[in-house]
Amino acid sequence: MPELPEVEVIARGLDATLAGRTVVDAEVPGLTRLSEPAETLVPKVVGRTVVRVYRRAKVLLVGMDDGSTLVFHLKMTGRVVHGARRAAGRHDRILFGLDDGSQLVFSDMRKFGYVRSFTPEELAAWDFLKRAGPEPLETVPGELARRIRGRRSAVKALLLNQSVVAGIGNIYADESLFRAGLHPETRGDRIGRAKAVELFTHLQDVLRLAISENGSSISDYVNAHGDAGAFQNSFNVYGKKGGKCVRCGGTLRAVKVAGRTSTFCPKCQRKQ
DNA sequence: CCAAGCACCTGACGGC
DNA sequence: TGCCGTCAGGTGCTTG
Repeated sequence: MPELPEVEVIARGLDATLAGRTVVDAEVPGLTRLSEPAETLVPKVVGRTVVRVYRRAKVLLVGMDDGSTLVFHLKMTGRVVHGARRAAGRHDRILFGLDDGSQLVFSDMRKFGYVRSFTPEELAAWDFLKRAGPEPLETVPGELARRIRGRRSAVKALLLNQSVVAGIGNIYADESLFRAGLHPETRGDRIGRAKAVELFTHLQDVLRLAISENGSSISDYVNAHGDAGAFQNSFNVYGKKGGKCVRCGGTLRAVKVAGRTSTFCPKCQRKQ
């Protein structure tokens, strides 16, 4: 579920509360298929102290005092929430007890997400991160624009392609295409340099705004403390098929691009 | 190399 | 009520 802003908000919240905390035990009702097996994961994590929590692409990373890193990918419905100790819920996959009596819980209704522990060497060799493109908030729009230049794929597919730019998913792709006035099926090689720079400038604006609003909550997302985000109230197009365009008053349409629903305004976002 | 389609899972919702 | 189809913040594998 979570895209860059949601994972960023979770990481910031956890960094503030988890730094210096030591993992004292783990309860494993049942991990997801893509997770590291509990037999190897739990011994690597119990006894370790958290140094910092951060994000790269859509991945949540917890750096430990022995140099290892606990990695979470939340996919569509994953959550990582810190709070008071409680009994395992229906979708909880692993619950870490901490030295101050609190608890860190990974839950995931659809079981697409995962948790793994890596040594520094394993993390450096991890294909997923090696393939990931640049961070959109740490790269100038001109450089991001260069990465779609001459590409024949639809711009929506390019935005969702994690090796082009990291961390963008369906919400923030649709919202930035609307702001830039670009049809989702416009090919990368049909977008002029100035328009491409404009697109990535809008993308940065949308991402920063979403982070400041605590992310977007459609159904599952909550931050590190279990609170919902508010940016869903600022959506212009995502999930609004059949609704009115805020700019021209026309009716929003949806098409499938790269297998994903893409909602747009046919008047304001013409195919180039 | 690229694009499309499906697979992985569970739950919510709309139509009949 | 219930059954069925469709859809969902993502990624990865197979196929053409």
